[in-house]
Amino acid sequence: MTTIREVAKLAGVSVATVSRTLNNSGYVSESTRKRVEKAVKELNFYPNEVARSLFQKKSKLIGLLLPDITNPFFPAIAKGVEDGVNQRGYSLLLGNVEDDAEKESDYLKIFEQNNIAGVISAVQGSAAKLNNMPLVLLDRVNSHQEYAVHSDDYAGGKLAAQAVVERNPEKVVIMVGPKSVAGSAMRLAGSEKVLQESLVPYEVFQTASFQLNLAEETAERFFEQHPDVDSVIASNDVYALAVMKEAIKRGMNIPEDLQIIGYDDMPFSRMMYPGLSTIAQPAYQIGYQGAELLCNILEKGYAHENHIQLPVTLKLRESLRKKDLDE
Amino acid sequence: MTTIREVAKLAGVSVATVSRTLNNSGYVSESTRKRVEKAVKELNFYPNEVARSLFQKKSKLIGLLLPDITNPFFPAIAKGVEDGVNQRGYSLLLGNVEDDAEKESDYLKIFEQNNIAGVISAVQGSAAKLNNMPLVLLDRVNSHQEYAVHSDDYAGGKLAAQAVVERNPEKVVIMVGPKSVAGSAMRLAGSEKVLQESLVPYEVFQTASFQLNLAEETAERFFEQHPDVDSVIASNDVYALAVMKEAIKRGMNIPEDLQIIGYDDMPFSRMMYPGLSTIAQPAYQIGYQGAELLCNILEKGYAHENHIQLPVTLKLRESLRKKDLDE
DNA sequence: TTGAAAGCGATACCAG
DNA sequence: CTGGTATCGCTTTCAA
Repeated sequence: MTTIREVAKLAGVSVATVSRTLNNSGYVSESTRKRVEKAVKELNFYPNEVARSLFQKKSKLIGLLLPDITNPFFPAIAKGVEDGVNQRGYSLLLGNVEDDAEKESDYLKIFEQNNIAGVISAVQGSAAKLNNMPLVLLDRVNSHQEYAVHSDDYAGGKLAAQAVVERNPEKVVIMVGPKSVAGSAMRLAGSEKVLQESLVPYEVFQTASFQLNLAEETAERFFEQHPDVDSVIASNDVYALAVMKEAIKRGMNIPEDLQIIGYDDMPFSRMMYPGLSTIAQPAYQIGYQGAELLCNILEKGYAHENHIQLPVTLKLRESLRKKDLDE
Repeated sequence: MTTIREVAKLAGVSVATVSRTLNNSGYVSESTRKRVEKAVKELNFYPNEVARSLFQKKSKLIGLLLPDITNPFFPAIAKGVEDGVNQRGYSLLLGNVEDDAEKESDYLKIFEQNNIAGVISAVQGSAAKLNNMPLVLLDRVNSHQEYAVHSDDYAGGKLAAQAVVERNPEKVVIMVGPKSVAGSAMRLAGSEKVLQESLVPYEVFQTASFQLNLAEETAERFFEQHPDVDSVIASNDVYALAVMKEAIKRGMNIPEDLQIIGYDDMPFSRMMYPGLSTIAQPAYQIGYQGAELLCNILEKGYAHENHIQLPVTLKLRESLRKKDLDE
């Protein structure tokens, strides 16, 4: 590893001067700047970020907390975050915490130990625990005190229910995500409002988690408890898929016997058959804008808008029946 | 942030002693060790990894290079890697490089600047560029000089072709992944061997990339070039899915008109309908064992086996027809 | 068994 | 404009 010292020696200047040219800070005469740059190139020098970070008490690393990297919604977010932070010269420390509070605080500690510049988190409740590291929440929002990028869950819940209501539902069941997830409650509220106003009866099925590996057994339980369901509003696309698969296994036709709408629009939802109707969240955008928000906070110390809300959209595919009018 | 100095002061010892107790290095009397530990607890102290890393010229971070985080196969690997390195006290710096050589070397540079302990890479050719950072390759292997964990691509290719051959293929097309990916060639070789020995005619369709976002247009091109195909051996599950979807769009029945087998067995392949037959690679295991291999190298400086090969298995689902015998 | 002190590689203050 | 130097927090000789 070549250090600033060797550059200084080669250029015939002090390390202070090299540092100044590197960072465009303070005065450097044109001629010495040239000499330094030449030496830098010649030695193929680039500064050690660890040393920088030690002095500055702040690294160019950002911690990314994800609840479940195997749910394709989160890699989509992660990609947005990555592109966003890269653009501003940061890199990501990955923390996949799996709804495990202990793992989460372990990571938060590791982040601190590494002089992380800030945290972007898509997991619930990663709020108080961090000792004043700047934080941006994605998708899952707690209070209005914090910086967050999220989509309009209430509108999403309404949209989903609306789509079902327009399609001759007999027996509707809403699958609700874990209570601990703020967005779930908002979606449920939105859906319930529409169903109640339309006088469509419905039931609620609570899922314990959003974890991918629980989706299949949850789908089984779902049909045991609601054997006569004909329309489901699922908590996310993964669970919608599991329900669809289980329904087909039970000999039901989709969408004739069972229609279903998901949430998220993960990349695969449009690639399956029947195509999964869903409420699309702009996952990449959520990630990207979250990254920008955090970087602005890091650079300017604040941001004007602390809540960025992104729109959701209805994606109609084959898993919903035709509208009444169309029949 | 509380430092080792404050701990030393509170315990009434020198920082050297604190450091020694923290690391179990050198002599520390039982009584002072107690005092130090008490102080550590009282101040809730944990060492700054950046300072450590600066001195040791080696951090507790491992760089993870992935070709496409939106392909569910890689998050599955990533999860294995994460669990593996966490177990040994390391964390991950994420680099999603998207088949982009420049992005890859950017990340390699960032890794160096951060005194990374080692690199785990699932992208092709991340070999020479790194200045003697320990490297473990996943899934995609170059030469036999390097440390790598991968599955048996040749056997996988054979298995896939075998499954098709036994099921009355009329016109077989093999989709081959990018030439730059070593595994692709092995799989192709395996498949060709079986097809040739069975005297089943076939054609080869070359895909330019494994990227998720190109899957759909590739599927369209595929059918334009091979309108009469009835059996496809796809390069991976994502592309198999895209082909399935496109086939259904074109009014073909699966598996009657078109049967298909994928590769990878990503978590979703079993969740769709029809279920995708595929060659399963143990993604999580590949990641986990790769992590262990790297950690062993880091701690002991070497490892006995530099190539770990994991078995692949055939997963039969609805996307393949019944065997001839069964009909 | 313990402590003083010299770094690790970079930054930034203060003189000159 | 430039250079000397203290400093960031921790580890590790080397003496005591």
